[in-house]
Amino acid sequence: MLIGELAELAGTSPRTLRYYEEHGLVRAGRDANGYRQYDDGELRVVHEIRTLLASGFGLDDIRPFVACLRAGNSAGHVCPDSVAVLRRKIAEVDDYLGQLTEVRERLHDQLNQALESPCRRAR
Amino acid sequence: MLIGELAELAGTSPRTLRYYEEHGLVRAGRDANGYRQYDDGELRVVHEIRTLLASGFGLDDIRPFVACLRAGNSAGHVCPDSVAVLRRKIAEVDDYLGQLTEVRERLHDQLNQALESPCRRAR
DNA sequence: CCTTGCCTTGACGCCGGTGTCAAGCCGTAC
DNA sequence: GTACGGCTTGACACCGGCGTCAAGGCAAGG
Repeated sequence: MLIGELAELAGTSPRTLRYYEEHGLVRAGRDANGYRQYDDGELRVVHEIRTLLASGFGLDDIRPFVACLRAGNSAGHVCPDSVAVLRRKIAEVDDYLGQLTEVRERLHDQLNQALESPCRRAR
Repeated sequence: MLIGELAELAGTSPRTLRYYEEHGLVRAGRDANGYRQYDDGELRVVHEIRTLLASGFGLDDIRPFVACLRAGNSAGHVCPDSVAVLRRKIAEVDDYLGQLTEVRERLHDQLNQALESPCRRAR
């Protein structure tokens, strides 16, 4: 499979696939051409990457998940390394959720206060 | 008040104050020196900016709040323009909270699933 | 032969708020 | 005189995941 095809199948771009490869996530062989040749399994890898990215993971965090998939597991998150990252990310997300909730309340308070208060016009 | 003093009082840096000025948020007069001379009121302005930045606002969003303060209001969020931004931001935050919550659940599910599943070692 | 369309590597742009370095002016203290 | 500390403007560096342009190779089809 060539890079354009894989990109199409994975719903992304060749540029992106090269980027992933450059960061050690996706693997490709080479044609006599010099063209990248992708194994069928890489499609799953790319999907895994995209899903995790969408969940707020960074490429570095994703590496263990890819390794896990390559090791023949049915999912990338079942290996110890993945689990460790998973736990860390969950903690981060929880933390962030907490902060965001506080912010939300502050903003709500300000809004309510504004709706009750008179104001001079700005400028 | 000179830039270093204001920076100190506001808990930030001269660089940052110049940046705010460059973006039309903070105002400064000039000495014969060419040195920036700050009015006392600017301290409140800078505080307002910092607070809003910490809540996830961008500098552009903050502008109406500053205008509101300058208009003599006791708080930056009581003017119509500020309220509009406030509503928009609240909506953004709510939306983001929703997404983050979904992500959190996905991650929890994956973690639980991982804890039940056997796995081959990665690599 | 020329076009078209795939591929290659390399490199800069973006976003946003700041750190940081450069080179130089100003005033005060020694 | 000179050293020092505060100020000035200008400009590059950072982070991360790409978009996008440049310049070129390779294969197929007219």
